Amino acid sequence: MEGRIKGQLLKGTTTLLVLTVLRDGELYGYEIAQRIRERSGGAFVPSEGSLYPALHSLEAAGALEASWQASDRGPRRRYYKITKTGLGMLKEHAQEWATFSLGMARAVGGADQ
Amino acid sequence: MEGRIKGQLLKGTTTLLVLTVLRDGELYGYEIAQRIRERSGGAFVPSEGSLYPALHSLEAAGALEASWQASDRGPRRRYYKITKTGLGMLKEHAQEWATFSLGMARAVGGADQ
DNA sequence: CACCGTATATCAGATAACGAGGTAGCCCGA
DNA sequence: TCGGGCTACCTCGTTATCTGATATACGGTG
Repeated sequence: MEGRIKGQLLKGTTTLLVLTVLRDGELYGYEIAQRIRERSGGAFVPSEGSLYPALHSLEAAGALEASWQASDRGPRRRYYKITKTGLGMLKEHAQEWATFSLGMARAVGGADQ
Repeated sequence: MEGRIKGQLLKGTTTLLVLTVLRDGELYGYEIAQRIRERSGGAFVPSEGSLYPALHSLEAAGALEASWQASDRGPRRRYYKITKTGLGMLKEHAQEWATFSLGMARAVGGADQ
């Protein structure tokens, strides 16, 4: 599918996307980016410059717990696991997204088709 | 009444919102903000600091044509009208929003499963 | 005259994405 | 054994644009 999204529209969604993919299990950074790309149908390809700072920020906020683990093929990986705090944050962000999405649907949706 | 959205999520949506409300007719700035607030169900209340620069930018890009008109009660108003270029831009932004929205729906699913 | 609602405009500050650059481990082929 | 490619992490400067504060000015009301 064509049309990769980047730029301003993505602002504020990285946190929600990261927490969402981590709800299903422990993942490392590189893998998180791949999951987001897959789950969005290729629409989102988080850049490293936005993903890693976001992970550090979420860890500092207590939303994620991280640990280094060796890989049998390649450099070591930093695995992230969502915490209770993170689950609460996920719920908040999901709710905020729902409100935002609904507002946009009302404002621009249907009207143009 | 849902919470008002502000902050990062709004980045990049002002252009689409402005062009959308102007498709239905000529409006002045203050009125554009009110329409967006109404149509979004109160979720979006564009601040002056984001709306006016956006209008100037759209006018400079040829998406809008503007003219000063006196008001019988209050200060003069600057009316904005969407151009052919603006209609094309609206179509592009609406398409981008659709892709973005679909990607989010796929990635985060039906809110919280 | 003071105040409020209307109406436009601009500014400093904050946020967070992007691309580019760097480090490093492992595998494969020349 | 050297180089290139993939994996995997990290950081930096640049860019876009939203927020809240501040400013100007008109008209009606108390």
